[in-house]
Amino acid sequence: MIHRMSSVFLRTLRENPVDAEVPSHRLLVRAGYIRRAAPGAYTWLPLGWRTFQRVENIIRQGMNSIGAQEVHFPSLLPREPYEASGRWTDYGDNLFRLQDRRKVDYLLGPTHEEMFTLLVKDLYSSYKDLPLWLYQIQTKFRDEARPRGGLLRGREFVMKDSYSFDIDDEGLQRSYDAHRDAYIKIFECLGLPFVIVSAMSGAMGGSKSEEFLFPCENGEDTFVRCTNCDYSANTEAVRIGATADVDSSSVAAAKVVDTPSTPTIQTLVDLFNGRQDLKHQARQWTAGDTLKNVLVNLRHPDGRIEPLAIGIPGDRDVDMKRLEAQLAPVEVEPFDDSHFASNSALVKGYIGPGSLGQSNKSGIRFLLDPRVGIGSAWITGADKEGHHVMNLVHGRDFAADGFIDVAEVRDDDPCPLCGGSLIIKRGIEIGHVFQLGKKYAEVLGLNVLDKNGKQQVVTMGSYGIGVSRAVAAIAEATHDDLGLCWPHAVAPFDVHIVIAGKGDDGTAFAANKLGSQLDESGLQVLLDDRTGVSPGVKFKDAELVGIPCIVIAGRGVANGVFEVRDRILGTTAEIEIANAAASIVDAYVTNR
RNA sequence: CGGGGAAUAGCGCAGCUUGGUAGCGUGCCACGUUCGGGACGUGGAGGCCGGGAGUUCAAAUCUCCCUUCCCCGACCA
Repeated sequence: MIHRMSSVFLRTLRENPVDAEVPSHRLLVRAGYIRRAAPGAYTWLPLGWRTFQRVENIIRQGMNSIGAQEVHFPSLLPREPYEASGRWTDYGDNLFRLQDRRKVDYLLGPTHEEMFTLLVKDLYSSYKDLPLWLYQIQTKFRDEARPRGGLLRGREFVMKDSYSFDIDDEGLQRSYDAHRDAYIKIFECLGLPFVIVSAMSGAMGGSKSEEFLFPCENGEDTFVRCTNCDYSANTEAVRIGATADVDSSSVAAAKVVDTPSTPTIQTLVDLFNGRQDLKHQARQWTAGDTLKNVLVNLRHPDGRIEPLAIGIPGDRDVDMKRLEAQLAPVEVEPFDDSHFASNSALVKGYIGPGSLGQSNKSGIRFLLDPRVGIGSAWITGADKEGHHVMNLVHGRDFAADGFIDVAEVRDDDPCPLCGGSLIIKRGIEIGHVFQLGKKYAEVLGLNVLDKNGKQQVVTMGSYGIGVSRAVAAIAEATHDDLGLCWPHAVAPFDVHIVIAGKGDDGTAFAANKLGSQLDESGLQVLLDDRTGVSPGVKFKDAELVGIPCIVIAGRGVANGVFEVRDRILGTTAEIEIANAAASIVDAYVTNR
């Protein structure tokens, strides 16, 4: 069926909606694809829904092609499974909770690991049934603190989530690899550029995890890439590794120095460089010679608050994202003046390893950045107002309770694999593959009998693609100054025919005839048959809407030709009306 | 959660300082002229001025509370 602009439920906006910041959001609203319904929740209009469905079907076919089976859970879920896994509390405020008329607790599913685990437990009990791959394409709910970028981060969104069930680690690895390969094909088919980066397992528990990121300045994730080898990782997951021990036998004895009015690292470094007796033998002191001790409070899921001290070189800051990612589901809170007041061992501004550590007087757990290796010497706080200590050697003069790798990652930092330099980029997470392991199977009791008749805990993987987010990401990846610019595979229509003449001059007849021919050939046709609308408006709308092939039935019709524009390449060609349908269909076959 | 800005017609905005009949552009409807790059004229329809409380004879306008949106930070499978 030919869709006619005169009756398609569509209104394009001439101006940008004021609340839309990122291009995909702006253009999807302006071109009449989506409409905001509630904070972080969007209505799909006909053009948007067609695009969504094409994206959804590419993902569905990608999953079906590896033998995954589609199921469908409700969004409204009972509390108990999430209570059992701990996520009723671990998910915190991000979980939409509700009660029925009898005050029984429910939630709107943010993700479905528990439900899939229980479903498999319900039906299967033998290793012979494994491996099993199930997936669904489902609406998810997360009460995000700050929805952003339209479809990019909503509170209601659609995700394809798959789960694999295996009897052992080798099986899990095969399932993981199969999904990873399927994702590569899916994103290639969607026309979405991506990088695969190592990721944190986060609150999900489990071990190996990789993210598919679409590189994009508007992205919320930061990742690193090595300029030398193929290492890439989410900054949260970067591990710099242990620093080799250093010989400290030539370092002079630790010495306390009177350092008045040095509240910042920079003032401290300046003081050391300015004082003849403190000068470095070979060079100037830098912030990297100081050891900064940062205090935070950790809030455990049970509500318990634990202070934590982190020692890092003074030229770095603690990256809160990296810290949270490593400690999840523990949350990090600021350590403020009232907390200083309640621990008399801490001298604000002059905290040193002398007071920190579980065996020291503050009793606060003290973890070091791996750069603070055994044998390294530092300028750091002397736990005394107005005093610092120099030549304080790790292992000789102080000890810590362990290491934690949460310092900010910077451009040109060394690659953990090859030592080359890292560059930092931003991206949008469009997919995630994840070896969950036995966490959910254990707590929910998903066991099967192995070939020896013994109960074995099933090992699981989970794999997600944000479907609605992928639509936005494709828009983000492909748009230009004029509007959206869909790849052929996901465009809401294949061909957009514009009647650019008066209509009674033969243009309408020719356009309709072409539309019918293309429609009969199986192409999806949008025909701009609006009367009383000037050609300029139709051209602008066609560019905004972004269908890849635009055919103009205008002044050329009198000479027996249409004008064909390639929205993606920006090229224009004339084709004879007599064989227009055939050549457009041909072009589509080669494009697909 | 902190700091800043904002909410008036589908969309983009003015009006608020100094309280008194709700305005502009665009979009929409009708008629006419136009018809290859967001044409023009004439006439129309469309708003509980985000919600609630207060001050006042009178509130879009002043005060307080709430909600929502945007920016920065915090947070975020």
